[in-house]
Amino acid sequence: MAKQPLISMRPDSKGLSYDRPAASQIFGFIRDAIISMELLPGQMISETALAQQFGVSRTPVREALIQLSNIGFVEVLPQRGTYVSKFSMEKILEARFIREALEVAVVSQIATNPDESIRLEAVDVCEKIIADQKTAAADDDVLAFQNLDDDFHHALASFTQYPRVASFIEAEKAHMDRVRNLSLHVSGQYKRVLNQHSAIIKAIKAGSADKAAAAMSVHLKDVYNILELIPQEHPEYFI
Amino acid sequence: MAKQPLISMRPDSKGLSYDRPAASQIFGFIRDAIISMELLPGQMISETALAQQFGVSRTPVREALIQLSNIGFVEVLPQRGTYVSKFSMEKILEARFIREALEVAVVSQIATNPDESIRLEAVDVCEKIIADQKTAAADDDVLAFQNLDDDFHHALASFTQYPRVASFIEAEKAHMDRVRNLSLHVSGQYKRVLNQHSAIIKAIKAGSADKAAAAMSVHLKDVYNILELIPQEHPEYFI
DNA sequence: ATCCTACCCCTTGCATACTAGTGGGTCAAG
DNA sequence: CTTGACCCACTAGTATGCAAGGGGTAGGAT
Repeated sequence: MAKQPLISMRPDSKGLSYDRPAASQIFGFIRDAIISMELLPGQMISETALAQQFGVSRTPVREALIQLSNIGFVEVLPQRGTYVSKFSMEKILEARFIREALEVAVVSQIATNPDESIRLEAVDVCEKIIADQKTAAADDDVLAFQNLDDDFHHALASFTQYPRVASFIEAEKAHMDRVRNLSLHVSGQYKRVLNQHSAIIKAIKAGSADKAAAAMSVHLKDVYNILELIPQEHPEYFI
Repeated sequence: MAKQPLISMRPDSKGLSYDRPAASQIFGFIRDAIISMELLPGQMISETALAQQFGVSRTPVREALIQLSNIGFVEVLPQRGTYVSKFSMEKILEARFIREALEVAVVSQIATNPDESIRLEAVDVCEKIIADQKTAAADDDVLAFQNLDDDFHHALASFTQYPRVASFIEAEKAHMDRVRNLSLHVSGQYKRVLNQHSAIIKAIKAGSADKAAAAMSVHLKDVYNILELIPQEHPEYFI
């Protein structure tokens, strides 16, 4: 029997481009497929099958899978197979802890940055994003709202001038997005998220690291609280 | 001319063991060699040379190098070579930022842990470590003192019950250790470090997250301040 | 003497082949 | 029917060979 393809290629991306390492492109494809739940937790993904599908050899696929296992998206069991990681409440809380630690430090640093122009620019950029989010909320456009949420947190991190901080935050956020993509009861949260984002920016504008940190902490705890129900809804994806 | 071996094998480790993947062992060897400055910043390390030295093919070496590039220890330039990463003040400050964010969150969490027994156990373990550090300081044993410093920070992180937090902190610490191993004017810092460690534990014992966080912040800033001079002492290892 | 060009060597990226170990399915014996 | 052993298909781990591109060097032209 002909096996189903593991990852559905979008028509605009007919395979891999030639000007970039194949391994890195494959890494991105698989990562996105895992975040979007196209590849389900617990599902086996064999190097051979992926290699055939991408039209490459096992080598670049294997290198991509190694990197995915580093960020906790897959688990490689020697001589047995490679599997998409399942969820667990512990790992979710761990990701929240790391993300909160980093994002709290980010807003604290921005709020107390001696170079006032950076603080003002950060406020400016983020207020624009919040305005766009209001529009998206009014249109009930969940996808746009979430993309702008990404932009908001990424913009803040980028103003620390520490690129790895931004990428760490995004990595932890990706774990959450994966869980969140299980159920889309995200709408109805618009107003709370908007108020929390505004509170963060207000504190930064006032130059108060403590208030900004507290506001970020409240925001993240609230966002993750929504995930509490999901293990019961989808026990098959949890350990 | 016969080339010098890139990594000196310790006599007790006559090569690789057979019961573990070669790639992971090689990763450890190279990482340790980089931290201990056996492999110098800017030095080229070719896949072929390492493969010959370990008595394996390029494949596991290559996989190890990919992982090392993920944690920022080497830089792979396609068709040009793989090089041990040089230092830069920005990267050092970035590592400090990440580490401080995480460790501040760690002590805050422990200090406010509703399960008081965990807090008390953490205090207990860390006080023992501090006592050992006093002995090491009295003996002027730099190496023992630094190992106990590792233990101290690792012990704290482990009491969060989030294993990835501990490994992240260790990874960022490794970047600092690499710089610190350039010059050993660490002795003479004993008393300050001991006082700072004690202050952290005291705050945790008192259940004050704010004070514990502040004490950790002070400690880390102080430790990294020692590194300020090193770029002038060894400009060849900096970008 | 200087600049330009062609070539060659060395690098990493990728493809292919082989090894070893795991799990399941089948078949035979009790 | 149950249970055990064996075999086979499939897995990841490793070895090896080939492709493609960058950089230094030598040699010729100016």
